[in-house]
Amino acid sequence: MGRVSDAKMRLMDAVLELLWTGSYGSTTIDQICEKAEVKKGSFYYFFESKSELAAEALAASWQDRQAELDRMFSPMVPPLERLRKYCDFSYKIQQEIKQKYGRVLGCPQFALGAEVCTQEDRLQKKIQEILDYKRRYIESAIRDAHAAGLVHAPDAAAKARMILAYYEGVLTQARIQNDVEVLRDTVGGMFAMLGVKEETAAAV
Amino acid sequence: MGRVSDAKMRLMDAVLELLWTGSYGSTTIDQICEKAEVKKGSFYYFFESKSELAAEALAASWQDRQAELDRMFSPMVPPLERLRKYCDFSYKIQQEIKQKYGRVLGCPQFALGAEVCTQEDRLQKKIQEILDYKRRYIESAIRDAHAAGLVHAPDAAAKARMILAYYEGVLTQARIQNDVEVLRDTVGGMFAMLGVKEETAAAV
DNA sequence: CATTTTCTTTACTAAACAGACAACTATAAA
DNA sequence: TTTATAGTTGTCTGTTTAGTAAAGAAAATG
Repeated sequence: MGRVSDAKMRLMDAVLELLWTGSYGSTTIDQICEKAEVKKGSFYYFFESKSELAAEALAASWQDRQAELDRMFSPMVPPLERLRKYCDFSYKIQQEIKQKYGRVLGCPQFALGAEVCTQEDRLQKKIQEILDYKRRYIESAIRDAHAAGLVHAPDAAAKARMILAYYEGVLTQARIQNDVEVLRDTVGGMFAMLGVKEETAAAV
Repeated sequence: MGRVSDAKMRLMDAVLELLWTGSYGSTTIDQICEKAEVKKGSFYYFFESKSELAAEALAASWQDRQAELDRMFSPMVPPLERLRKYCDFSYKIQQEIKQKYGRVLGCPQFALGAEVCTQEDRLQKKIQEILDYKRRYIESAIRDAHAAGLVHAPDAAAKARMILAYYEGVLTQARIQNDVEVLRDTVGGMFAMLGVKEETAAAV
């Protein structure tokens, strides 16, 4: 009962866009409100701080993303093909982003995580959680690839951490250089790290 | 002639520490001045903005770092050992940093680059320049390793970009997770990417 | 239709902030 | 010892910022 509103959602959309196209420290509550067309009084009705809004918005956007990852990393998909799909997907997303904003923006969690990790503990926890979810998708693909004899990776967890670091590193490099082409052969680096033979790689 | 001063240097030291332990957006000119024990009037005597100070400070600190890299990447050092020395060096630095600040701080250029790339053009250019210098060290090591038959890497430039992305990714992950152990086997990932055989890797 | 609840709006405070300026001080060189 | 130069200081400006509070408007429910 009572009045209904989508202001909360508009605030979450606004903050995500501002964080991604700019940075956490440079986006103000006033800016967020202006972009969301919400008065500051309403902002404080829904959230108690910028960091709380950011954490909630990140969590919500991860929910959406997760559904897509579930499809890409389905056990029905051959394990190495999962990684390829993931890289193709990132490449496509970044191309669209560049079309839309005139800039490659990379991975919002990773960029934000590196920025706020020494300052915003609550937000930081949420980001670590999301990055850990990502790692698990990769880890299960590696484990399946190992079981199928496609790669030799007895320690799938360590390999997954390595590959995630590489993946995020490449995306961040693309952001810094504002160049999607950096992402062209991301999967090549992953396969090299896993010691996938060239013939196998080509077949995937 | 005239009065002498080390205020400029103090300001550069202060901003580097604040950027590294915090972020660009969250450090204010007042904070920098306070840490450097310099009045704001003097700040504006030496620099016209925070971004100019940051760019100069980054360039100066890179100069120091470069001498160490020249030693590590000397053509007198076997090419794969250069990479190993580089990883060992990073690990040691981050351990010291964690001792000193209670936190792993990763790579200042990369973190800063990801934060400001959509906003501070001048600063961004300087960061890209420094990251490109780093890439060249790695590239020449790879080229020499290829020439020596240690690895198969006809496109050394592309491989170097990959390895730099991985290296920076791992450092950033260490920052986000505040854990040096993430860096323990950085060189293992590099060698895997280069397809170095285990026997060779152990020998380096 | 009334009333309770949910949301919105406006106006406000106090602090932090960037940036400018004129007066002041130290010192290297003439 | 003078003087030009390089650097310092305190004070002031206006603006942007986070955050509050109280009154008002819409709508779901009885």
